[in-house]
Amino acid sequence: MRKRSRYFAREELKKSGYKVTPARTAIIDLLSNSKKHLSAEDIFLKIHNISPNIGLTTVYRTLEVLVETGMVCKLDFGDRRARYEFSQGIEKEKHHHHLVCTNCNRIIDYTDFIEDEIELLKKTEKGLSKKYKFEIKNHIIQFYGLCNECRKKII
Amino acid sequence: MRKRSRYFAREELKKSGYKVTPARTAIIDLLSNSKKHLSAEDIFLKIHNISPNIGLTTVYRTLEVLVETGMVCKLDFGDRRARYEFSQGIEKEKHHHHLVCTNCNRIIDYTDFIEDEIELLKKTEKGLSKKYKFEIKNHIIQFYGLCNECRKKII
DNA sequence: ATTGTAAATGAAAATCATTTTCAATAATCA
DNA sequence: TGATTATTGAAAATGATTTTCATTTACAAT
Repeated sequence: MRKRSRYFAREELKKSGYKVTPARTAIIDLLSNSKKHLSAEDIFLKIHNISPNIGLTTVYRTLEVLVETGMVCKLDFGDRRARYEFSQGIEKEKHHHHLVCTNCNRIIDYTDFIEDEIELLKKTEKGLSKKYKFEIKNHIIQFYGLCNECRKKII
Repeated sequence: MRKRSRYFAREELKKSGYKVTPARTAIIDLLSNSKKHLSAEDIFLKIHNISPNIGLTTVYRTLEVLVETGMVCKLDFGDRRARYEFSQGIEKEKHHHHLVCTNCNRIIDYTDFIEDEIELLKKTEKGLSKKYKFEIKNHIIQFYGLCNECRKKII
């Protein structure tokens, strides 16, 4: 499983003219095994335990490359720190959207209602591409509000 | 028209226990007359022409307050600089979503397909609130990709 | 109107995620 | 096995946003 995504990633990098390096492999491995939305620093720290010679700068640069090839999604939850996760469809990742608590910054992934959402999105995407001659590559749907705990606390 | 939104804003501020100050009034006036998604600095500069004594810090603080009361939406288009716009429904603002060009950062507002989107969103929101006991206050839908010009340029 | 008090403000400094610079190193291809 | 070019790490720079702190102001109570 890990090997498969690693192989996939190698090919994907080469296809885009990038070199396959230890840093890139390590970050791909980490992300492909992680369920969460990790920040660049999260990734740096985890990698650091295994390969202390990979710097934070390289993590940023690698993430940029991975986003560019479409292997990784860059997410923004409103705190000013980007999060990264493996794109849907690379493994058997389920497509999901996010609920973001504006108080505690907790993120809930949901897959409920996704089918309807996807269907609508496809339709919308098609219409928009045509009307605005826009080549749509990605979308974001996020709901912001208060999670159960924070709702109680704040009252 | 301007007076109406100013009056509305006064009440809204008081209701939340905030004081009505010149800086707040000025920023509300500006945003309520502006169609665009302005950054804090954009707002600061425009206001500065009229009231040179209002500082950038105050602009940031005021925007925070306005977002908190729900009068203003804070938007994130992926460059690392927040944009602000008057919330739908305060005036006769049309609800819209955004197309973001990842190359030139151009933003296109679209209202097409909005009815269907809104309907689906309402349904989804209801379902999610119930399942996750989440109090949803806001949502974001954005499509990322290449605008017509950039599509041609990059090839 | 006047005043007391907490909230709001401006300027300057601090923060902190992300980028840039630059010299050194490593991945690929002939 | 080199040659060539991309990649890298460390340190410095950047730049939007926040914090600090002393001063001013809005407004409720007098």
